[in-house]
Amino acid sequence: MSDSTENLMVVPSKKQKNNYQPNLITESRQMFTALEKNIVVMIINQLTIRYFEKSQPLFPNQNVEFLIPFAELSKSRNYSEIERAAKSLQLKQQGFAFTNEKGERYFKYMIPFPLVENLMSKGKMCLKITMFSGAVPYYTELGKTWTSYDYEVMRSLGSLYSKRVYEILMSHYRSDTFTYEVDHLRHILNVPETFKYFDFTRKCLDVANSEIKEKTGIEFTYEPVKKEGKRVTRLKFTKKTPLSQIESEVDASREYIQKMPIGEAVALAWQWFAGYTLNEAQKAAITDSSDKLETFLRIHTEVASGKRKNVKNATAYMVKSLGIENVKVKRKETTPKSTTPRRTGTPKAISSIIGTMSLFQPEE
DNA sequence: TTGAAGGACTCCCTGTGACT
DNA sequence: AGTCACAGGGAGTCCTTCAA
Repeated sequence: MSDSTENLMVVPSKKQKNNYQPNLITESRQMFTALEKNIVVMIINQLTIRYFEKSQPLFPNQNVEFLIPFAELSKSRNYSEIERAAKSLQLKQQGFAFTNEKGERYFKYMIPFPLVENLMSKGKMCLKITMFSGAVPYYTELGKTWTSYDYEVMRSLGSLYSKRVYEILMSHYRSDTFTYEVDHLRHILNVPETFKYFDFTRKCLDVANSEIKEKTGIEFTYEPVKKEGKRVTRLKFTKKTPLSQIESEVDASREYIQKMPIGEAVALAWQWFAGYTLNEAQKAAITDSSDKLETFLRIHTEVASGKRKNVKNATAYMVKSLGIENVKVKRKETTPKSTTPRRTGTPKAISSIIGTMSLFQPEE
């Protein structure tokens, strides 16, 4: 296999500042070590670059190969460590399981990286990782909700819990507060069963908070909001993001929105319409114009992130910004517009393929 | 009685640097 | 490029105390 092969990516041929991944991945249970996680982060970075360059779909029904120089993985050049991580990564299973509205349970289990080997390329020892074709869509089809995080920040975080909490924080960057069931959070962070609640907070959350604050300026607090007896079952997180971080996120978001396939953009707009009291004609005016659509998504993101302050009436502000104050529903319209997104030729969002999947369920 | 909170300890992973 | 020894720190465990 030569380096010019379409589905072989050499790391780091290029680097993308921000990684994008479906929230399904963020909310999944990940059982990686820190080194394995860094490998996966590099892979997602390469997929993000390809996503922007080629748009969807990426590599339909093809395995994808990644070539990563050992020097990119560890400064120590401790090759036995890399071999151990590679061997371990090859064994990692990912599973999806969900129950639909009818109560029918569906599952899919896979090994996303079935082949890991080393080889010499251009005088450098490299790790070659093959990504299973069936796993590719789960990493590349961003769907309606995605997580964007800084690639270098993620790589610089030492603690595995810091990496995972950083991902989760960034998946909620549009809101200052969010809640998690403690059991769910422990599950997706892969916290050992032996951890007491206090161990969980100090070894996972507190460690992550201090490291993330040091590396990014983002800090968070958490407080119990629900208890069963004395047992804390739900935590409310409050996030404090510095303005520079907001700017960075808004820039990243704008970049993504501009390159988003039209079908996904329309679907995302319809999802966000729920937060406004727009009439049907105004909604149609937005989704029928690529300029208005891009502007709507951009302004929504900037307001939600806090970049645009003092917005008292979100609907009025948006309507004025888009210049659609006088767009009204025609009285004699006999066939009301559907409240669902228009059909497009673009691939389905991942969430539409797999339903209301909530999280990775590892095989017990 | 149970679970949160706190401290202390061990184990081992990871990075560093010397060396071949 | 690759091996090895070492140090530091993170991860995990266990025990005690306190309070609901």
